[in-house]
Amino acid sequence: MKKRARLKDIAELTGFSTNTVSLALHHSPLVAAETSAAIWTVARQLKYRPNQLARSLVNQQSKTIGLVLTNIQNPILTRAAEAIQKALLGHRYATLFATSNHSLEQEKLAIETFLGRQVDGLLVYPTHHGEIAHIVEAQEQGTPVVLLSGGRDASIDAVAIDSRVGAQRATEHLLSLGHRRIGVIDIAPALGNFEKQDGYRDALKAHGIALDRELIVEAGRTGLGEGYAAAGVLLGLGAPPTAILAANDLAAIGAIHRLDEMGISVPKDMSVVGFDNIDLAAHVRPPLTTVSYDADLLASRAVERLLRLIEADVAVETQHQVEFVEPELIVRNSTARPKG
Amino acid sequence: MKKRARLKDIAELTGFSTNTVSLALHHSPLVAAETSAAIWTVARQLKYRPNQLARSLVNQQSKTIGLVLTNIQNPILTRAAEAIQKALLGHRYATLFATSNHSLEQEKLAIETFLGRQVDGLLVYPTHHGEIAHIVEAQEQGTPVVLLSGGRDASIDAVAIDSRVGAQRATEHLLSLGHRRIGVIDIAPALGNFEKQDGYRDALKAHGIALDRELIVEAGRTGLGEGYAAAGVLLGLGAPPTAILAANDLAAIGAIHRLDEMGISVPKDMSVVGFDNIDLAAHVRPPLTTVSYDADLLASRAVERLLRLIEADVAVETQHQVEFVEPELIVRNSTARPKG
DNA sequence: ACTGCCGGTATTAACGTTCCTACGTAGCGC
DNA sequence: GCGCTACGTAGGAACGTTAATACCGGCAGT
Repeated sequence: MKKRARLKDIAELTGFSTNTVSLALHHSPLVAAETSAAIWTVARQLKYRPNQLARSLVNQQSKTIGLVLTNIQNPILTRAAEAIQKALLGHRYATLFATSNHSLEQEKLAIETFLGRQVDGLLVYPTHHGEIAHIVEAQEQGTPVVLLSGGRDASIDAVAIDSRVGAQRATEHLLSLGHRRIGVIDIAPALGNFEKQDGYRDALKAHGIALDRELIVEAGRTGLGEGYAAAGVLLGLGAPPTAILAANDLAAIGAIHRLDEMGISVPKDMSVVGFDNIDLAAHVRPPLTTVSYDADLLASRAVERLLRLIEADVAVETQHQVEFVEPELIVRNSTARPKG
Repeated sequence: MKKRARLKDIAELTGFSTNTVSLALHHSPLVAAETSAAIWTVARQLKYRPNQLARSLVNQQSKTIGLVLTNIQNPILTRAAEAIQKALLGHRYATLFATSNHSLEQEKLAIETFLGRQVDGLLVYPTHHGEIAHIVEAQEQGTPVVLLSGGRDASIDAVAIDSRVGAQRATEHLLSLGHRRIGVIDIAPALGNFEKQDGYRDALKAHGIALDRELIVEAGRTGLGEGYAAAGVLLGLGAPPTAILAANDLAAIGAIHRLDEMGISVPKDMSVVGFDNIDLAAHVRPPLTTVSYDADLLASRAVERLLRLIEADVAVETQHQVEFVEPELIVRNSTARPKG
């Protein structure tokens, strides 16, 4: 295997010391112009590319951050991932990437791997909003962390959308249309992610409607298949709902598919609200009423926050804050007044 | 900022040399059992985590590979990305990730960044199947590369699905239903990705049907919006097609949305075939006839191939091969005989 | 008693950088 | 002609790890 060019190679060819070569390649004003020119010429010939690892070792920073997501089937997460990676590359940071697949073990493994590679910071969409001890530990050991979701407790910085308010507004919308029995398709709060259900309860309470736990269907994740299955469950109830609030658009689309199969028309016979406003939401039939937010904004805020933490070098002592991105309800055609 | 524990710290605390510590932590049989035990105890107390960068520097391998995709809006790519990352982590490799966003510049930047970080290999879904000189160069400089797409020329190894055959089968299906004017929504072949159109032509030729260039609508990428727009174009033709072949499922869904708006029923008035068989394909209305292939298989094959190249350390001299994953047509309800 | 070996540990150099300090030469003023 | 400064370049250590080699004491064999 051909070896890559090193400073030393350039040094030997030009007759200068590696140190001078290093300075020249950094455009240091200390080296004479012609020296610099000669060095650059040779460097280009050899296709010299600095070894970032060696650099990291002495600089004590890898210019790399780690991104851990639960999965990237959900388009809104992929979109965030893409935006994050792009924003980081703009700041000359590389992105190490891993998916936890909703498994705490895999999440820990990924974080461990990243820390071993001396990432300068971590961006994590945690599997379980409650179990973040391992993340806190990484932070305490000196690696800044920003979570991409989370409640209002602040042992770690977070930039997230306000799911609670989003869910509350979506429920509000259904209530204002006249719905009184509203089904929910959500991730199991055993995973600690109860913001959306809290928003749902908030809205019900404001209207003096009692919570019927039967109307809440939970699964380990919320994808197309889960939405499809959950819709079946809700329809099988003695008193089925007249509207469904899904934790994300994919679950909503899955649910609509099932309703369609059962001959139930959306929105005539049943209203459905999604969450995330993925591109697809506008293109399915019927176009989905959903909770929208700016994923790119979320990504860039999270990146900025993380970079600030890295620069400040105060991962630990800082007062952690949770920053929310405002959700907005987009009303399309999957919701209407209840029949009768 | 707290400093992370190093071998030297453990050495000082235990009284042994750093070398002995290193050996002990590697479970070397050379060190006495009690020495090893003492070292391990202290290591755990200090939460010692080896610095993989330092290790990489001396071992001359980073145990990291770089993954470059065009974008991850297309679910099939995200799925591959996830599978790839998982497979790599299983082999104790970390994944550096970047999206080129269909821009050659960004692709180059990403690869440059990765090479600087001494990745042991690259997995690239190239922006442009024709312009891969920069990728070949990386390979020539000693970094193994496996492409995730590509034609039959083999200056670089590739594991890809046989798009040509896939498109040919899809077209075949439409022809056998009786369609004679089949529209195509594809990415602009200016980007060098003409496999699908070639498959389409193959099928037409086999049936002795002349190619009508008017029926081929091209765009810079193939997403929902592009499908939506392209359907409009096809319908505006003097002699519109009776069926549409879309380069991927998202484009197909976008197209169906447009057809729906125009009051054209799928599959009664118009058949539509997608490509990729994303999860969604089964959940939209009507369920999509599409070309399916095993993305996970593709991912694991690509990873295996790359790891083999890395181990063999023969990035350059090896005879490069393109390995195809077979596509399969899944017939659902978006295709039917033409009217009348 | 000397050699040889062996288990256990230490020493040293190396990986490719960067940073700090040192060195040499030339020009300048006195 | 002496020291001073300025400029350009070189040397060395350091980052945290691994690998090759060196060392050292004790025991067995002759």
